[in-house]
Amino acid sequence: MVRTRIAPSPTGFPHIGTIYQTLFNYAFAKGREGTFIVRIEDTDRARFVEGAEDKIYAALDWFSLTENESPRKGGEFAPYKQSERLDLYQKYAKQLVEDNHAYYCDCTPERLDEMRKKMQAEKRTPMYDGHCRELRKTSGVIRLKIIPKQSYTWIDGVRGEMKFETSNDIQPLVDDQVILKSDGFPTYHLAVVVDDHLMKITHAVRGEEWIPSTAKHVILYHYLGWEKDMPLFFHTPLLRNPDKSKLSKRHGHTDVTWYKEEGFLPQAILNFLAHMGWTHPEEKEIFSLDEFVSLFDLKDIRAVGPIFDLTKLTWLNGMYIREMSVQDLVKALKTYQSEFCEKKDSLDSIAKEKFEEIVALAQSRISTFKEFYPMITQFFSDSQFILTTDTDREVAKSLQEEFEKLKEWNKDTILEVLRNILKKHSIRMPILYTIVTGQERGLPLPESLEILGKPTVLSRLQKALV
RNA sequence: GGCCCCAUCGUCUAGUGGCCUAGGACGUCAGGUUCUCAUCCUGAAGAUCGCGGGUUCAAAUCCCACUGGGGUCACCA
Repeated sequence: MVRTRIAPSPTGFPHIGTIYQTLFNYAFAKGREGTFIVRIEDTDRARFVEGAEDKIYAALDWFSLTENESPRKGGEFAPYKQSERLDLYQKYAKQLVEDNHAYYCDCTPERLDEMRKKMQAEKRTPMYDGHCRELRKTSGVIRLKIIPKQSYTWIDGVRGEMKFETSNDIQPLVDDQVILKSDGFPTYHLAVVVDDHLMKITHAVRGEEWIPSTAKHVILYHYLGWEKDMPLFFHTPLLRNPDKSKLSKRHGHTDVTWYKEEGFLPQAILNFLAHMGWTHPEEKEIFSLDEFVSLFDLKDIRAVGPIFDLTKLTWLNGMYIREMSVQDLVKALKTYQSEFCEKKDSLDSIAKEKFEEIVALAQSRISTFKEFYPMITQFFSDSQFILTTDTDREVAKSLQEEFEKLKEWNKDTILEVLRNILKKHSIRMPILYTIVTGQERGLPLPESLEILGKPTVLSRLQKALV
């Protein structure tokens, strides 16, 4: 029975990297009738952010990556919030002390800083063994007791067998990690091992930045006697900035809500993310979440850190927009508009009625929802014709004359007028666009003018020519 | 700096010893369709598979060293 999990900490906005992890965890579990769990790792009181947990759920819901067990959903292994499981961590920490695998240490933070600085100055890896171990107190933090020169192995599903030693001839390689803090909360290392074990996690999928600390986790599994059902670890590549460093707010967009504000579709983002480190067996570029779930296997993940390429995401998003029905697109744009657009009611009343037609015209011309409104400014009620040169005025006059003569107002008759005028004034299309929309290009002009209607067009011309 | 991970077009990638004079996608450029733009269609440029050694009849594919990039070294996760 496959059981996977994500373990976000409620310390801010939901990170796109978390969604990347979620996608793999979710897809692997779902594809095998397994269980996908969300566990909230709120063991750091200092970094806790009110409301961050709800934002995580909101993000999961937006992406349709719904969990089976979590604080909000409950489940057999509740509670799923680490701050509500302190007694468990304390119990195991004390057991480790009793078994002589861990020890109390009451070095003050100031003293530790001092030691750390000294060791860094000497270019040594900080290690607390020997400084604290003799103290043998019954208070303070609890540290893991690392035995030098021990070797351990574990299996990384992405990279194969991983070996490490606790020390080499020169220096320790794994330090006496704190597992229980002085406030009684566990550190990540203890909490993740205890919870993954108790929650029967079978596949631990997480970012590559965890590889170094996996050593500590493996040691904990051994000390606790749980090595037999240690989960299989899968360390996924890290999403990168264009400069190849770990994706960060400074160089890229990490906040999930940014993508929502920019008008990206969750399905497109997921599809894009699936390409990072994984390839469709038929090298298909576009596939649904369901299809991904049915095909995905953790063992197919590549270990190479991909650069998060917004350009390709944008293209993919455009493809998704084009595949939507006009009705769905209308709905999506309205939702987007009500959430993110200021000028909600500035559409011309006729344009409001014919909104679906406008959307149909724009569908192949936008890649994100955000591009929609700037593209249809000619339909705003305060929109007007813009005449900047003498030629513009002459063209506008011709338009007025010709349009007035039109008995039938439709895109064909309008186009004929436009063609004649282009010829008469020896101008090119972009000039007309600029007059009507202020931009050199945009939605098809005859269709746009048809939608606006003869009275509106004529009155705008009249106004502009005054 | 120590330890660890990684290395194919600008980017995402296919490739698991012969089908590779390295395939696809985005992007770029050119052409077609067309009322502008976009969509759509066609085509082109673009990687001596980081570098150097091996192993082999045969290597992008296996091994070693080097170089480069990344991660990590908290009472944060």
